[in-house]
Formats: sequence, C-alpha cells, structure tokens
Amino acid sequence: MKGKATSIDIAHLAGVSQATVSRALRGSPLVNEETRRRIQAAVEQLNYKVDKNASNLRRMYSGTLALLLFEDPTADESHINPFFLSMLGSITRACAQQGYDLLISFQQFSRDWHADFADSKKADGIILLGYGDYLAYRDKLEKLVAQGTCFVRWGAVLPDQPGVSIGCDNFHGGYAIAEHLLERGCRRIAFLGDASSHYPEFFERYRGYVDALQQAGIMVDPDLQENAESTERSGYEAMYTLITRGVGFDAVFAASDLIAIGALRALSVHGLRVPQDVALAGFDDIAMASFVNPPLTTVLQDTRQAGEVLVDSLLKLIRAEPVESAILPAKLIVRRSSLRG
Amino acid sequence: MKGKATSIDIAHLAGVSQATVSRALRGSPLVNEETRRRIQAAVEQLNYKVDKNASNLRRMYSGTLALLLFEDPTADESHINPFFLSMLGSITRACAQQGYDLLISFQQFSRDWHADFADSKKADGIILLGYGDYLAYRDKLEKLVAQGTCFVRWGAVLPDQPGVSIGCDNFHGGYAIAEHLLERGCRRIAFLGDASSHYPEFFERYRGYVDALQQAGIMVDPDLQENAESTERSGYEAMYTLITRGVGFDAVFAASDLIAIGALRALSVHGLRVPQDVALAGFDDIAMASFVNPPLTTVLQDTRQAGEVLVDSLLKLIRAEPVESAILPAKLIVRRSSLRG
DNA sequence: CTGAAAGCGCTTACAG
DNA sequence: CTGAAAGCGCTTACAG
Repeated sequence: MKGKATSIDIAHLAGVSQATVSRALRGSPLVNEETRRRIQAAVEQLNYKVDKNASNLRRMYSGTLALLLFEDPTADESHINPFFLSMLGSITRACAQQGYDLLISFQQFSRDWHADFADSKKADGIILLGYGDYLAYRDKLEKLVAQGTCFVRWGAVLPDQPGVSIGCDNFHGGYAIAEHLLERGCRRIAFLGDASSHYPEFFERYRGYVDALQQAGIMVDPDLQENAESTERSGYEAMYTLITRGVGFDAVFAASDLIAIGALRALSVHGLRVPQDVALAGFDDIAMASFVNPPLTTVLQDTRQAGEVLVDSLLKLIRAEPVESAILPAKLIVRRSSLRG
Repeated sequence: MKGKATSIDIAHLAGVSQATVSRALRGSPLVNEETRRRIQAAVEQLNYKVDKNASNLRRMYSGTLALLLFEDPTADESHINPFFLSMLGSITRACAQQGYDLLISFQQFSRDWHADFADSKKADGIILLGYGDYLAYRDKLEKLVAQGTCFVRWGAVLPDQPGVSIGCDNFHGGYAIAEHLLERGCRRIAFLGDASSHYPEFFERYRGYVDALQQAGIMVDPDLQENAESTERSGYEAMYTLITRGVGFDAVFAASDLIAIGALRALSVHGLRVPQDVALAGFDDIAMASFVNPPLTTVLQDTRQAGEVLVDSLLKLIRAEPVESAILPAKLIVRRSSLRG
C-alpha cells in the first residue's frame, strides 16, 4: 500500500468492482446498503479520498469557483483595499456553504487575464472584483461573454453592460450622504474621487451627490471636485490639493473610506478640525471607519450579502439558469465625523 | 468546433500529432522551432488552454496550494481577524509569484478538516493559519504528519512540534513591549490575553513580558493577567473585568491589537485616558492600529515576509527538500498610546 | 525531432 | 443491484 489509495484498492478490500465503489461514493441509489457499508469501511480503513483531478476530468466539472481580484499596478503591493478583503472573506464563506472551493488570484489590471481559470477547467466560473478603469475593462468583459465563460462581477450596475453585475446602490448611497450633510447645514460640499465613466462606481456616488445638491437648489461647483483613487495616500493628496486651491468648503464627501481617512489626515495637518470646521463622510464602512478619530460617517455596503449574491448568481449562471444584474441596498451610517455644531 | 478545443484539435490544425502539441506546450526542447510556431498559432486561433484536470491527473501534481484558515466557532462570522486577512493577501501574492494557485477554505476549528485538500489531490500542500486551542490542534497535526501530507503552519515555534512551523518572535516581541513600557516609567503592567499552553503564541508574548519584568526586578502580579481571545469584544470584556477588579495598573499590554482596541474602548468608558492615565500596547500592527485614537504602540509582524516564507517552505517540503521551522523577527512600533507624561 | 500507445483515476452508459 | 468497458484530455517513456 504505497502512495495514496485508489478506488481499485477500495474495490479489492471491499470485494466489489471499482465501478461499484465509485457509485457508492457518489451516493448513487443503485447500491445495496450492505455493500455500501462495506465500501465505507474500506474507505475509512485506507483513508481514501476521491481524486478530484480524475473525477473532474471525467465529469467535466470542477466544483471550484475562481475569484480574480485586480488592482491598479500603482496601488501599494503590500496592502489590499480592506473593502475587498472583506468581500473576499464573505465570498469564501458563501462558496464553502455551497460546497464549492475557491481559487484566488490577484491580477494586475493591465494584464491579459481573461478567463485563464475557466478555460483551463480549473474553475466552473469566475467572480471579478476590483477597481480599475472601466472603459479598459469593458473589452475584456465582452471577450468573456463571447467565449461563453460564466462570470459575475462586482461593480456599478449600468444598462448595456456585458455579463452579470452585482453592485450596491451607489447612486442612492451618494445621495444619502449629501442629503445628510445638507441637513447638518453644510452648503459647500467637496467631492473627493474620480467622477467620470472610467470609474462608474465613484461616478454613481458623484451623481447621487449632484442630485441631492440640485434638489436642495444648490449649485454644483466643479472646483469642489477633485479626483482620487481608493487609497489613503490618494485621499491625502486630493484633500491637500483642494485645501491649497483655496476654495471654501464646509464638508467633504470622499468616494471611499480610504480616501476619507487620507483626507482626515490632510485636514488635521492643515489645522482643520473634523467635524467642527469641516464635516467628513466616506463610503464602504470598512472596519477602520469606526476606529478613526472622529469615527467616520459612511455608507455601509453589506459585504456578507454581496458575497452570497455573487456566489448564488454565478452558480445559477453555471447551471444555465436565468440571472439578472442586481443592485444591493446601501445604508447610511452616521458617526461623529459629520456632526457639526 | 463545439465546446472547448482540445490538444487534438490543435494537432489537426497544426498538422502534427497530439503528443507533439503536448510537448510544445510544456516547453520541451525536443520540438522544432518551426513546428512550435505552427502549434502556437493554432493555440491562439482556437483560444486553447491545457485542461488542468487532465494534465494534473497525468502528472500527479496540482500546481495548487491550499490555505486553511480556522476560526473559533465563537468568533463573529462576518469579521475575520484583520491580521489573518493580511496574511492571506501576502500568501496569495507569494503563491502567484511562484506560479501556484491558491485554494482557500475556512474551517471551524473543531471540525475534522485534516487534509481534505491534499488527500483529494486538489492541492500539493497546505498552509495552516488561525488561532485556536493548540492542544486540541496538535493531534491533527500529528495525523497530517503520519499521512505524509505536506504542510506548514503559522504559529508559535516550539520544540517537539509536529511538522514545520513558521512564526514571529513572540517572546522577544512581548519582551520589547514590556521593556518599552518599563522605560516609560510604568510599574504595574497588566496583560490581556490567554497565558497558557493552549495558546502558545499568546503564551510566548506573556513569557517575554514576564521576563522583562523580572529583569527589571518587578514582581509579576497574577491579578494583572486576564484571559482574552483575539477579538475586540473579548478585549473589551477583559479590560472591563480588570478595571472592576480594582487592582491598580498604569499600563496594559494586550496580546493582540484587536484586544487592545477593545481595551481602549473599555478604558474610555471608565474615564481612563490613554496614555495619560494608562499606557497601552498591542501586538500585530494591523492597519487599524495606526488609525485608532491614540495610535497604538504595537509589535509589527511582517505579513509580507511571513507569506513568502510560508510558501517557500511549503514548496521545499513538496520538493522533498529539507525545511526547518523558522522564527521571524518582530519589531516594536512605538506610537502615542504608550507615551505617558 | 516526431508519432503511436499506454495510462493517470475516475464516471457512466450498457448489459445483465 | 453489479460488473466490464469505454473514455475524459492530457503526459511521457518507447521506438524510430
């Protein structure tokens, strides 16, 4: 008995054919209870496990999903956006619940990643997660669709997108933040984050913000918007730029918590107090948001629900069931950073 | 051309045998350059990818590592310890760099997880990560060793442990914290965290702390130690217990940052200021540590290096090369939470 | 440098 | 309910 046991070893030991072993192990009803018991005993005795490679090859199925996490190559290699880390955790759990394994891969946004996993049969489907230039991204999505690869992506849900997207309600999240800041008496609300179709999630948040201002009869001042990607450093720099520009503002809506945390540092460096001098809000509700000082008002994206919906949708796709893109609710979380006065 | 292309399709298209296609794709030197080019062209034309299941079955190798992350079932399901999340990120990167895929699985600590992945040939080796009762854990490690499964674990490095362990220098980390607090004039230093052989990582930190106190000629007061597991809630409760116990203390060394953050909240609830009334330090240097108020003095565990060493060691094990357990350096990070006076 | 052939360990019609 | 047999898509001695 050298090397791992195979189903043939089990067959010998249990005194049946190898085919019967396979049937018993796959739970076929066509197996006598007594036979099944003998096989089970042999399996335990030899500590046998079905070889997944052989099984998958034969069944043309892998029982595995792949998660591709992209990052902009500019991002600091050693720190992953905590929001995605949290998504990763919930996706892992959701997969485990459904009996699927999860293969994880980090991808440079620029690389030619489309569907390595699915094409090489290592995964039955792919979950796409990450920020990056959507317009560059779109091509790859179309290629995936053309290849018939099963995939779902986390991101903005817009009309005419290739494939299935799941995202949170960025528009209403942005709206809720702006509305809240307006209610607190803010009138000059800056927006920190890219606001173009290259970054549709941020753009939706921006559109919500614009909409709330307009509802309140307030002019949107383009000088109050400053591009930033979702890192603390970029948030710091954007805030710094805005401060030195010398435009007046009484509130800052950062398109992500990481940006907000960077902005908080820049404000503090310049002697501006939050929330007394400037109200501040972020987006995502990462764990850190409640620990910074002051605790950060933000919008909760429910990563647990998101993970479940992503996995469920992907499994439906794999089973060729109909699947729609879906927008998940966003929830305003008010903390001290926005409570002026 | 229905379904995915196979190597036979490529062979037809390139006018060679299937065996030659396989050789060309595996980079065998035994293939004519011109032939290789023709095959490459066919591969691209049909968007062919080697079927990993077939390839792995034949080669008896998977090109995949598995990461098992356990958690105590008591831990809040929706939040994973950020330290492990960070490790996960760095392990993923290290795997990618070595050309391996990473399969991830969360495990209840209590379950019978030993080596499912390796036994079913889905992974060539396993990385074990997580907290939990070491004494319960040990049995399973021994089983793994007995089965000949390749694995490395993150944790305390002690004599006579089954298998290969990689861990940070918990003893000297704990020593450094205590020494630092003593230098700041603290004399009554509480320790928050389990201090028994059930949790050897915490225990090593505790031993470092005890050693530093003894070096300084200070009695170790058992009333100043309170058990806690690595969660914010547990830290809060332990701190609360200690405060209501009414023993005097001028510093708190929490066995992890999460515990420290919980303790910080409890101290604040009781009107004790950090660092003016009580100096506070944690362990791990999770991202949050620098964002709490005041920023937390702690010990940095270099997760990037840890991930690399774990993956390198595991790959060596798989290649049957000699591997030793290793202790990685810990580094004191002084921030405001410990700076009294 | 290339091809024909065996075989990795399963699963599943097919025949009984 | 069970067995004999084909075959999933590769890789790799073996022979040339």
